[in-house]
Amino acid sequence: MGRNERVGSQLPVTPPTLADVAERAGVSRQTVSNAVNNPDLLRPDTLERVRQTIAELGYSPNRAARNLRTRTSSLIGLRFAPAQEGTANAAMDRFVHSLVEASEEVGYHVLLFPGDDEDPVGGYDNLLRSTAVDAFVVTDTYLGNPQAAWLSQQRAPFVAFGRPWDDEEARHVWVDVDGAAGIRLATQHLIDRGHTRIAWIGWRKDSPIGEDRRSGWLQTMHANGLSTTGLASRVEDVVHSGAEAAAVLLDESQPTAFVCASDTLAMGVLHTLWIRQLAPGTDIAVVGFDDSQVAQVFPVGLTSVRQPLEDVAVEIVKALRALLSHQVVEERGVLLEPTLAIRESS
Amino acid sequence: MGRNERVGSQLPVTPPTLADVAERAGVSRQTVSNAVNNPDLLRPDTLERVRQTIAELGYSPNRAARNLRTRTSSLIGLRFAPAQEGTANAAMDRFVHSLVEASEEVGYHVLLFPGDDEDPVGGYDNLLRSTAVDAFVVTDTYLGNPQAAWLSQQRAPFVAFGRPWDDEEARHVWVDVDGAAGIRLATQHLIDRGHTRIAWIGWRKDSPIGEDRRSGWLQTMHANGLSTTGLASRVEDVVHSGAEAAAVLLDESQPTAFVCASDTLAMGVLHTLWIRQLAPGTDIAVVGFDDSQVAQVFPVGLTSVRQPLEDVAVEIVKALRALLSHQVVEERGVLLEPTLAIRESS
DNA sequence: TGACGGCCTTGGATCGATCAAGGGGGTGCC
DNA sequence: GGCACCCCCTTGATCGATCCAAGGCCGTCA
Repeated sequence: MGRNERVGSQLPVTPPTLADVAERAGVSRQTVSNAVNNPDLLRPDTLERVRQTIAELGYSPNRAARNLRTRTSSLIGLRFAPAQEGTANAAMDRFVHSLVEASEEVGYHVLLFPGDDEDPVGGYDNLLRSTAVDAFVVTDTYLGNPQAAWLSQQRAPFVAFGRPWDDEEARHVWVDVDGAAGIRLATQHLIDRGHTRIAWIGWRKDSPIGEDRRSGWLQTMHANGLSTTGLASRVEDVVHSGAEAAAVLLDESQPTAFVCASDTLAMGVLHTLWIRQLAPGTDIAVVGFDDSQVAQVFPVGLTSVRQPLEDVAVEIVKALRALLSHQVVEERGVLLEPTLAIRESS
Repeated sequence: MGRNERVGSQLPVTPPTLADVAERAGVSRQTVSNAVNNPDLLRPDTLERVRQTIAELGYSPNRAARNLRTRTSSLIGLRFAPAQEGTANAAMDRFVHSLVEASEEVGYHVLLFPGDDEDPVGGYDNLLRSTAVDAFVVTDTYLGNPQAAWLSQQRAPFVAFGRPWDDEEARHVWVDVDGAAGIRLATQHLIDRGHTRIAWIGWRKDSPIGEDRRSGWLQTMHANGLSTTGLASRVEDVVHSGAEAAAVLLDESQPTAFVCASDTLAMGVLHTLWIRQLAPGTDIAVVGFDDSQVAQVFPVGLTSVRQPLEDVAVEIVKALRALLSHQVVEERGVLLEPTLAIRESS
């Protein structure tokens, strides 16, 4: 009993099923299924005929039915936290898009769910229990974040964007960007421009990411025989903290350049320069981190370390596929190199 | 035959099913199903017992099975396009988060899929055919975008963020922000501050959104008996175009304030002011549109029209629910009022 | 005693795709 | 000729929740 057929390009109210295709092509359901999933099993002429019918009817396998039978969903869960207001941290936007693209390539889609700081694993738990997603991508792996450990314990497949800084025991797969290398790039760039008194404005000591980035500055300075005493500051990641830190450093240590742990802090530095009538790039050089929109559209373009988020997404998806196909994972972590987007501020 | 039980807080390899819960609670499957979907049908004590068992086993209905039977997915499809590099348009990020939150409230999740300018309806088509999503949210409803019309023709449920500017025939549901009202706010704000020569820098004439915003400026100026001749400019939405337009306007018409169709253009204006040693806010006032991160972290905070994206998301979800429950939709369109985020630049 | 309503059970079918096993026809080999 | 075997395809069962229809039990009320 043929159900309905496509009229023009308008989709029928109930889409055709595998059985519809089978009947119309004069083959069995299984054959149609194979045509879709294991084309090699069919004789070429049969395959062609089935494909033709599939095209005619505009058939596409029902996701729910397939998911039920195969116990997979082709969905990747991602907790979506928006950029904080008042900061320049815009990495999420670009990363999510890269992830969506990379996932699509291999037949996955990205499912977003909200985060809740009260109950950080709540969203994960629900999706896992209802087998709504095949795996997760975890992005906020900062100190003390329980998600990675919890997911590991649940034996839930996931890949982290970010190293397990604080946890030696962590055995999960991760992809990260070498922030220290990025800052080394930035610092060396400034040294190449002739700067010798290069200041660091970073985050508080309890941020391993911040300390890592700071180490890049420290190493490069020392490797070039430059002094770092009195040239470092650790503050909150907000604009006015960056501005204050810059003011103090300028007064006390006369740096000619600033390397910052974030674009947000760099904006603070630029603020101070503005107030003091110092020209960014000519009087004082400034480098930020993340290559945010702010860095890009600022009147004096802000030189900034740019994370290869497209590559991060590709690596993450690659790792996810390996995990989900139960392959032996050869490497637990992948570390990618950032680049430096050079603009007028340096 | 009880399958497996939770050990500690670790999830079993195969999650419990409805039948498992039924057996353990000593009731029938139907009763468990009712406990989940129609609690009113159960006696309070039975309900309590079943709920207890559900909690003990950590049961959550298998999504795929439910989706298959009910022909729904509780998923909302959203084509995710990233912010363009080199612009300040960061609305997507905030909007997506709001949408995720609002959806969660009513039991929906957001599914992202990539866009393809070559084949703008491709992603929609696939998801629709495979019944992977219940509905779509369409965000880029600019002139000539075929998605809304195509989805309408397919009888696919969707709600648009953005009015159907060019299509009188469009009968779909939409939610939008009154850009003209936002610019009226901005213009009036400047007038209240004593400005009389207020310039407009907007987009090219073929952008209905741009023309709408422009009308807000025009109306407010005229309503206050102020001249607008020589005070308007229409350019591409990139920073340097804004800068050039500002330079020309300053030379030719001596405005004391600028209202811009975007934060990107406003950044251009600020660039020109910087070059000319004019202080934003004191010498010349500037107002942008979108309250992007750029506006927020710029050393001289940029006054900007802020879209109520949280409310937009809530309205969209409300409309979606109405659509999906086949209720009669009382209003085809909802127009929300933006606010003005006032900062130092004005 | 019988009718009735509230609450739950029972058995089955169903959604649409995939899995596992099996069948028919042709070829090759003894 | 007969048997094994492979290729290509078919058949029936299955995934887990929901829907449906029918019926049972128990207490209440006429």
